[in-house]
Amino acid sequence: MGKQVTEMLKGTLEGIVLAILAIRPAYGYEITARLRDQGFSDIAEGTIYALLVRIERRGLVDVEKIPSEKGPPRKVYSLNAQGREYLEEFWRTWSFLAERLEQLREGGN
Amino acid sequence: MGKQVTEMLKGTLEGIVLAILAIRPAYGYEITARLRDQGFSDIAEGTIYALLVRIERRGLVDVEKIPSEKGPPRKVYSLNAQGREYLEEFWRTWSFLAERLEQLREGGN
DNA sequence: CTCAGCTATTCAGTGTTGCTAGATACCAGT
DNA sequence: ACTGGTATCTAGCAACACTGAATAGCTGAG
Repeated sequence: MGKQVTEMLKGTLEGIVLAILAIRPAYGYEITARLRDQGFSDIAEGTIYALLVRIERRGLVDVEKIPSEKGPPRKVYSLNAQGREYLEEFWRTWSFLAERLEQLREGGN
Repeated sequence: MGKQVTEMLKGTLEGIVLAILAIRPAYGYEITARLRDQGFSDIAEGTIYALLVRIERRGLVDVEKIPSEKGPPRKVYSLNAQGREYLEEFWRTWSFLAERLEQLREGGN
């Protein structure tokens, strides 16, 4: 997609990844692949890894290193209590924004 | 609001302002005030002015300088054809993102 | 055995964006 | 003169996603 998506992802991509981790633990490569499947066709791998480092540093996830049979060891991330809390706040923020935009969309046409 | 909103606004604030201008022409101070009324309680004025400069430079709006009775002259911005096109693309992008997030929200709980 | 190709992670450098914190300017009322 | 509301602009900052690469383990083709 275009530059528009890129800019819109700022701030939401983090929530998206947390939401994915809320379903079940996952590692970077897997998350990227799942995102691509879901239509985010050109999210850069580097972006995801950087994001994972960030949320780990903030204590939103727990990490476990697990050997892979197909390559180097995987770093499996799982959402912890703090992460779940943060995710809920993310949803509230998102709802707020989505409501405002829906209003604008209707009012503006 | 918090840092979360700030990051989420990146990329969407532009669309929001364009959507406001789609309803009717407006100037910076007015746009800021309207946003505050609509719940974006702490969007910085400087942000809006910078954004307006940007979308003008990209040719999405037309500008007209109109004297004010209450202060310095106003720069009234109105959406032109190119801006309307861009706004439509913004809505498409937004819809894409909103759908994905709605899916995640349901699936993830 | 070597090389391509998939898996898996990391990192330095870049551009865009919104915020901070001011400065500037016009006008009315005290 | 001074305060306060109106109105715009700017330089410097922080956060984020992207680019483009490097590194590393494993498998199968040649």
